[in-house]
Amino acid sequence: MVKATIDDVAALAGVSMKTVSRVVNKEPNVRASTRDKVQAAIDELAYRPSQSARSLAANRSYVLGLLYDNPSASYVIDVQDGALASCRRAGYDLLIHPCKRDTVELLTEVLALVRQGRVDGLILTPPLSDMTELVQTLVSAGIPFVRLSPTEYKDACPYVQTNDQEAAYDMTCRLIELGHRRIGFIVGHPDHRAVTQRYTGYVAALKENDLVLDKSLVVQGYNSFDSGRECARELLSSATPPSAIFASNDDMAAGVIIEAHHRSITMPAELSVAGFDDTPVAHQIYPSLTTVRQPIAEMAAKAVDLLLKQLKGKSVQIPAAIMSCRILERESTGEAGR
Amino acid sequence: MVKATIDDVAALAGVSMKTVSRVVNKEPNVRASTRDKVQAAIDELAYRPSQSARSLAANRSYVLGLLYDNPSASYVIDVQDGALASCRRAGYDLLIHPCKRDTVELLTEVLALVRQGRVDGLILTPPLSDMTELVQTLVSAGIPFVRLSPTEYKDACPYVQTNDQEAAYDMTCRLIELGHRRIGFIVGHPDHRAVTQRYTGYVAALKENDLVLDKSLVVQGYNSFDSGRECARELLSSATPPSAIFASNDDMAAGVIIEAHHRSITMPAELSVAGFDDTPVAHQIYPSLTTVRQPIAEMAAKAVDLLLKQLKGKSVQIPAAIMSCRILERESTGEAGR
DNA sequence: CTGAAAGCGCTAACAA
DNA sequence: TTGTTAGCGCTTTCAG
Repeated sequence: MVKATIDDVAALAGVSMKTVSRVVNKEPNVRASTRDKVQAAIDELAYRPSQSARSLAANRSYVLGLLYDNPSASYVIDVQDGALASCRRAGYDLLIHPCKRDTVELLTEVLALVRQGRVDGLILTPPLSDMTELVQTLVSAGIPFVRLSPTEYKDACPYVQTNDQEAAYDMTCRLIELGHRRIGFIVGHPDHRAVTQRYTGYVAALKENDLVLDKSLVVQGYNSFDSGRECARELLSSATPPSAIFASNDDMAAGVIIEAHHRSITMPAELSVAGFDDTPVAHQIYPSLTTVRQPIAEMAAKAVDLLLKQLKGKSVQIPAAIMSCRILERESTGEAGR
Repeated sequence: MVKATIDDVAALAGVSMKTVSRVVNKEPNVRASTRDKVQAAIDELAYRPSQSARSLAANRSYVLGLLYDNPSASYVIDVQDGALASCRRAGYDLLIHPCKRDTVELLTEVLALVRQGRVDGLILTPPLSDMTELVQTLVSAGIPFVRLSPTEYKDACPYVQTNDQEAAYDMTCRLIELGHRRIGFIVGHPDHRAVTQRYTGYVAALKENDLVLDKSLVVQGYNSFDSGRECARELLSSATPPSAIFASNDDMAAGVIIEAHHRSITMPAELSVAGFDDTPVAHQIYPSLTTVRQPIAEMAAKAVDLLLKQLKGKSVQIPAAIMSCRILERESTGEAGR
C-alpha cells in the first residue's frame, strides 16, 4: 500500500482538499457530518499528513529545540521529559541541541537551526539562560524562546523560575533550628548564576536569625563533585570547623560527604550536610542527603506551553511562571553538637 | 533582510538553481571557479537552504529518531551525545522519543513518526532493542533502524554490541584472583536481557576457576538501587555470607554498599563490591565503586553511522559492530579475608 | 460552510 | 560540466 495523500482522502470522501485539511487541523467551521465522512476516509486510507509538506506550506516545522550545556544528566533528562509531555499534547516534536557556551560557533549554529526552519522556537536551560549575548541575538533575530531558571530577567523575555533563593533561605533556617551556629556554605560555579543565587538565601537566613556571616565559612565551589570535596577539605581543616555544611548543589554535597568519611567524621552526629537539586546521588549516598527538589519536569512543560503560546501569536500576558521547591530531609542532617 | 532562496543565490551568481543545489549538497562535477562564485553568493546573502523544502523534494527529513525507555539518565545522555556527534557530521538532527514498552500505543506512535516523514530512521536502545514485536514491525514496514546492545540478533538487522559477557567474566576472575571464593551475584532485571547476560560471564569464570556455582549466592535484582539493597540484605543475612558481591549494574551495587554501611561492614576489608556501567554514582559513593565502563557514546555514534549507511542505500556489509568494555578498579574491591 | 488556484523552496530526472 | 522542467503534498489566500 503506497502512502495516501490528502488528494486521495479528498477523492474518497468526495470533498475538496481544503476540507480535509480543515479536518486534519481541527479547524472550526466544518459540518459535523462532513467531518465524519472525512475522518472515515482518513482512517480507511491510514492517511498521515506529510510533515515536510505541511512545514513548507505553513512555514513552520512543528519542532521545538532544546538548548543545553552540560548541566547534570538527570537534570537534562527531567527537562526533556517535561518538555516532551507538553510537545506531544500539541503535536510538536523536540530536537535536542547540546552546545558549548563560550564557543564562537554557538550563535551561528543556533541561528542556522532556526533559519533553516528546523525548529520554530527554543527552550534555553541554565547556564545558557543567562548568556546575554545569546539572548540578545535571539531577540533581535525575532526568534521565539523561553528560558528556564534565568537569574537576570529585566528584559521582558518569557521565562520559568523557581523560588530557589527562598528554598535556600528555608534550608538554612532549618539548620539553625537544629541548633547549628557555624554553618559552612559552598557557593556554586560563578557562571551558573542560578546556583550562585542560592548564596543570597543563605545570607538572608543568617541575618534574619542574628548570626554573623563568617566569610571563612564561605568557600567557592565549581558545581562538581571534586570541587565539593576540595571545599570540604578547606572547611574541615579549620581549627573551628562548621557543624553543618550547605552546598549549592548535590554533587558538591556528595563531595563533602566523601571527604567527611575519609576523615572519619560521623554524619549527622558530628557534621550535618545539605545539598540542592535532589539528583539521584542524593539518596544513593550514605548517609542519604538532605536536599531541595525543584519541579524540573513541570518547569520544562510550562516553558513549552509558554513557547507554544508565543508561536500562536498570542503575546504572552504574564511572560513568566514561578514554581515552588520542596525541602527533603534525609539522614545527612540532624541536631547540632551530638 | 528577508530570507534568501536558492533562486536569489542563482541569480546573484549568474548560474542556474541546480548548480547552486549542487554546491550546497557538495555534489561533484562542478568546476572550482563556479563553485567559488556560488559560494560567494551564498555567503553574501547568508543563504540557508530550507529544511522543509529539501525534505519535501527529496522525500527525507534529515532527522533520525532515538527511541528509549527509561534506562538511567546518564546512559541516555551518553547515547544522545554520541549519536549527535555522528548526526552533526552528516548534517542530520536527532529527535528524541522516550516511550513505554508494553503499551499499545508504542507501535502506532513509532510508525506514525516515520510515516509522517518526521524521521528517516531509528536508533533503539535497550530494553527496546529486544522487543521482538517492535523489531518485526520495523522490518516489515521497511523502516531502517539500528539497535544498541540487543541480546538476540539472529535476525540480520544491524546492531552495535559490547563484549559484556567477557567483561563480567574478567571481573569475576579478578575477584577470584583477589582471593575471593564465595562471590555473590545479583542478576539484572529479567526484561533487560543485556544485563541478564552478565550472569553468563560470572558463571563461566567460576567454572574456569574450578569453583562450584552456589545458587544461594545468586539473587534476582531488578536493576534499581532499592532492589540491590534488598538483595544485599538477603546475601548478608546468611550464616556464611560472601566475601564479595558482584552486581549486574551500579545502581544495585550502590544499594549493596549502603546496606553494608548500615550493617557496619567495612569495605573492602570485609566485603568487596563490584558493579557494572560506571554511572556517576560509581565514584560519588563511598567507597568508590569498582565497575565496568562501556563506551556508550562511541557505540551510539557507531550506530548512527551504520544507520546513515543504510539510508544511503548501501546495504551494510557487516551489519554489526562489537566494542570493548574496560574494568575500572576503585576502592570497593580488595583482597579477601583481611 | 466549502472549494479552486497558487505557490512554499527545493531536488530529480533528463537534456544539452 | 551545467541548465530545464516538473513536481513533492500541503496551507493559504480569496471566492463562492
